[in-house]
Amino acid sequence: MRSRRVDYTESTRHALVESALELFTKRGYAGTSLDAIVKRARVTKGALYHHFSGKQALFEAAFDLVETTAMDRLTSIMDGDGTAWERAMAGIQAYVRVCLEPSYQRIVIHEAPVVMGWERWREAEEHRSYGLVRAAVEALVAAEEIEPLPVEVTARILFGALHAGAETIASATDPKATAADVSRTVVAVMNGMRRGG
Amino acid sequence: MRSRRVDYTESTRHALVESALELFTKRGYAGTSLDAIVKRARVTKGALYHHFSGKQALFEAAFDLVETTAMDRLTSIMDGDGTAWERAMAGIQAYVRVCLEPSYQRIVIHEAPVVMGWERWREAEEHRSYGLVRAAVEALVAAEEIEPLPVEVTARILFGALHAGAETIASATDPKATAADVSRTVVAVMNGMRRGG
DNA sequence: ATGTTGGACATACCGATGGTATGTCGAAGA
DNA sequence: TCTTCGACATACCATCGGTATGTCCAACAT
Repeated sequence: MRSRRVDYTESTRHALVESALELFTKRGYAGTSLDAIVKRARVTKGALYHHFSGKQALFEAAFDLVETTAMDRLTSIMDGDGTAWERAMAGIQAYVRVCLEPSYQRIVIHEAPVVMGWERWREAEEHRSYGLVRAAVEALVAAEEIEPLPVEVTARILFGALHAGAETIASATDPKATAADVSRTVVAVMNGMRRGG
Repeated sequence: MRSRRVDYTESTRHALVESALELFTKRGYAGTSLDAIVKRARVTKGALYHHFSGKQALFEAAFDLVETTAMDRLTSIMDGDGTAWERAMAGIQAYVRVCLEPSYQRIVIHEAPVVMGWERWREAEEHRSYGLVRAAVEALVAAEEIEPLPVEVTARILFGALHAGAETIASATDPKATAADVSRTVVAVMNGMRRGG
């Protein structure tokens, strides 16, 4: 009952998500029509509505793809060895790089809260990128590397700070130099929270 | 050549912006139709397109209104007396309160970067709320209250951190307690940047 | 072998919405 | 009094998200 020769179903679905991902990144959610998406994916709206319940669902699929890709990269970096502090620093560096990618920036940071609604975005992020940041903060507190600040709030604030830093880098005339500044500043902030500093 | 008895023109324009402001705050930009806006303002689309070039322009008018209102409140608070540090702290408290207002949060923080585009939003903010944060950071550096970090980047990061903090408060089950946590954490961050700390 | 079912699409169509083109009315100037 | 013009109102159009329907074909059942 499943599949003919090959699994056309999966490739069609993948083509749609890929197409949506690219167009949403370039033109944004509102600026991208379903016709444009299906045209790029070389299918029709019938296929789209067969696989997804609508434009939002397709957006969330693209969102999931970007997040999953980012997650994989981040976990592999943060699971390395070293102290909690060292891994947190490595994680920050890595996360800022993730934030610099156009797809992540536009889809995950900017559009998702608007398209999905902030609450839903927050829930999704709870187990994704934000989850990693939070875990890092928890590890730092547990290791008594930083002052015992409220974890949830500290993680949220750090999360927001990293986004802002990445955006600043992305739109800077001298990204290299700005990236160095962001790095310095974030480290300074973290150092400020450090114990006995 | 201008106005009949009274200035109907101005009241019509104001009604449209007010209506747009309220509806954009409640339903968001995409979720608000022009028909709904003009209906609430008791005018027609003809009036809307006479005063504004389109939906985006109307949004920006609403954006300006929210920003101007917020600016006035903030400047009056931050222009008080005290040291640069004291005024910065007062400004932070005040700005977090501003961020908690639904209109500011939804229109200025969430939707504007998407609707206007991030670059345009940044430019607009340059002389508005962000300008105040930046000025505060500059004052702190000038007064040698904090470490000589790059002003632009530090201000951006602080700006992002404040937004994240405000959002956390707004969606918290216990806003009062969370607000206190945010306050503590932001102050901790600022203290971390402080000289000789 | 043949009829039947159901998944994987394609095509045609509909309603809502942003935007435009045109019409109207009344006040101010010539 | 005639014309002009600003401040709208009305009618209309094109695009777009979503739906309803049709088609094709493989996997069963008989």
